[in-house]
Amino acid sequence: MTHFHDPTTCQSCAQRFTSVFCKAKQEFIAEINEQKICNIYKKGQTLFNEGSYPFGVYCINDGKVKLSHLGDDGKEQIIRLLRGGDVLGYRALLSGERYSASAIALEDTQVCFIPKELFISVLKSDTGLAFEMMKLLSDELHKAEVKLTHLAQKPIRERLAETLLFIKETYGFEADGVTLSVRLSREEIANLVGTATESTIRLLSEFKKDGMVELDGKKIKILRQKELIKTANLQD
Amino acid sequence: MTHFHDPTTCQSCAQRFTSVFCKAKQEFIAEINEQKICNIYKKGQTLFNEGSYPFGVYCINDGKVKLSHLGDDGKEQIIRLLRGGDVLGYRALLSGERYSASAIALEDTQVCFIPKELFISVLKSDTGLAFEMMKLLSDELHKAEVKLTHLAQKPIRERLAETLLFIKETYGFEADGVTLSVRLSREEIANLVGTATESTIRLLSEFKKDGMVELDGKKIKILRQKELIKTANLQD
DNA sequence: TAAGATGCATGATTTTTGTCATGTTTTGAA
DNA sequence: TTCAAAACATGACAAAAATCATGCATCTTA
Repeated sequence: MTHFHDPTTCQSCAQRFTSVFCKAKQEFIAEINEQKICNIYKKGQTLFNEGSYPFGVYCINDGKVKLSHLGDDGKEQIIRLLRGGDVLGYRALLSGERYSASAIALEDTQVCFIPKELFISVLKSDTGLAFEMMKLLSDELHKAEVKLTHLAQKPIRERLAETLLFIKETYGFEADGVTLSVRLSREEIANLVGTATESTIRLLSEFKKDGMVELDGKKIKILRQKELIKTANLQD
Repeated sequence: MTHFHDPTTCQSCAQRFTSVFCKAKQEFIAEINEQKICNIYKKGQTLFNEGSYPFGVYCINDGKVKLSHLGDDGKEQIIRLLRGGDVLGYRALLSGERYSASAIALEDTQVCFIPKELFISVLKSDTGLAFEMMKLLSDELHKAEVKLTHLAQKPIRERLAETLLFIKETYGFEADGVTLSVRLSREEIANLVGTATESTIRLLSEFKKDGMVELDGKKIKILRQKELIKTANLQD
C-alpha cells in the first residue's frame, strides 16, 4: 500500500539531519552507508522480539514503530513510540543483554539495519557520536523516570490525557490539523496509559462528551488541546 | 556519629574495584584523584537539588543515598537507591539539563565530587570509560522500564513485596542476616512503591501477620524470603 | 522532663479502577 | 459478499486503593 522510494544512501536519507547518526563524521557515515541493510516492515510485523539477541541497531527511515515489554502476566506495556529518524535496539546492544522489549511496526515502515560490529567500531572511533549516544540514553532515562512518577502518582484520567498529548507530540496531526496521524486500538492506548482497555474506552467517551476530542473508530481528533493539558494536570 | 577514614586516594579507595571508574585508565584515575573533592553528608543532607545545574558527578565512597523526583503535586517519588561505589549526577550532566531529581543522604555518607570538565575530558579520551557509561545508562534505562511496567500492571501488595526485596538487594542485611540494613520511614517505603503511606503500613502489618517480616519501628526483618518472592510474583 | 511534632497504626468510608457480562459495530479473510 | 473474529461500547458489580479521622507511640527540643 504505502509507497517508499528506492533504497537511499545515508547521505541523502530524509533523516540524515535528525537521527543521532547525523553527528557522526562523514567517513563513518560513508561506511555505514555501505554496510547498512534497508528493509520494509508491513504493519504489525516484528523488527525484533523480546528475549532474542541483538545483532545490530535499527534506524527508522520512515514509518511508526512501537516498543513494548511483556509484563509478568503477559500483558503488553508500551514503553516507547518511534518515528522516522529514531534509532532502536541500542539499549540491549550496549548493555550486552537480550532485547528486553519487542519492536512492532504500527504501519508500513522503512528501516535501515546497522550491524553490531560496525556500530560498536564507529562508536569507538567517533567520540562525538559516543557523546550523542550518552545524551540519547540520558534523555530516555529522564523520560522513563518522569513517566514512572506519573504512573505512580496520577489518576488514570490525567494519564490518558497526557498520553493523547504524547501521541500528538510524537506523531503529530494529519493535514486537517486536528486528527492524530496514527491509528492505535483502544487496547494499545490502554497499554500506553497503563490501565484496562474498558477504562480507556470509558474515559475517551467522557473526553468526547466534554468536547475535548472527537472519535471516529481509530481516528481521534483533538478539539480542545488546552483543556486536555489542564486535564493532564502537567507541571510544565 | 559514624566515623570515616581520612580522605583516601582513588587508588586505595574501597570502591576502586566496583565503581564505573574502575574501568578508567590509570593515568586518568590519577588525574581524578588529584582533582576530586571528598565530603561527608550527614543523614538528611542534600547532595544536589532537583532544578539546579550540575557542576560535576558524585561518587559514593561509603553510605546510602536516595534519589527522588517531585511529582506534579509535590509528592516525592523515590527513583533510585544508591550505595558505596555508585555514581550519581551523570544523567543531567550528559543530557545538558538541570537535575531532574534530588539526592539526599539516608545516613552519614562519604562522597567524592568530580568536576564536570574533568569528567567530560576523561570521557572524551578514554573510550573504555565511555562504553562503561553507556552500559551504565543502558542498565538504568532497563531497570526504569521494568519498574514502569510493574507500576502499571501490578497491585500494590506485589509491588511492596518487590520493593522490600529490592531494598535487601541494594543494601543487604545486618550482621544477623535478617534485618534490612537501612532505616526508611513508612512514608519513604510508600514513595518507593508508589502508593499511600497508610496502604504501606497496612500491608506491612499483613506481611507481619503472615510471618514474612518482623517489624520493630524502622527495623524490618525479612523472615521468609521465599514467600516474599512469591508474593512479589516475579518472573525471574 | 514536658510538650509539641512527627511517625505509626487502625477503622470507617468513599473513590477509583478492574472485572465480568453482554450487545453492537467494524474489520478482514474466504 | 458473507461470515467469523476482533474491536468497541456500556452496564453492573467487585475489588483495590485512597482518604479521612482518630488514637497511640516515639522522637526532639525547649
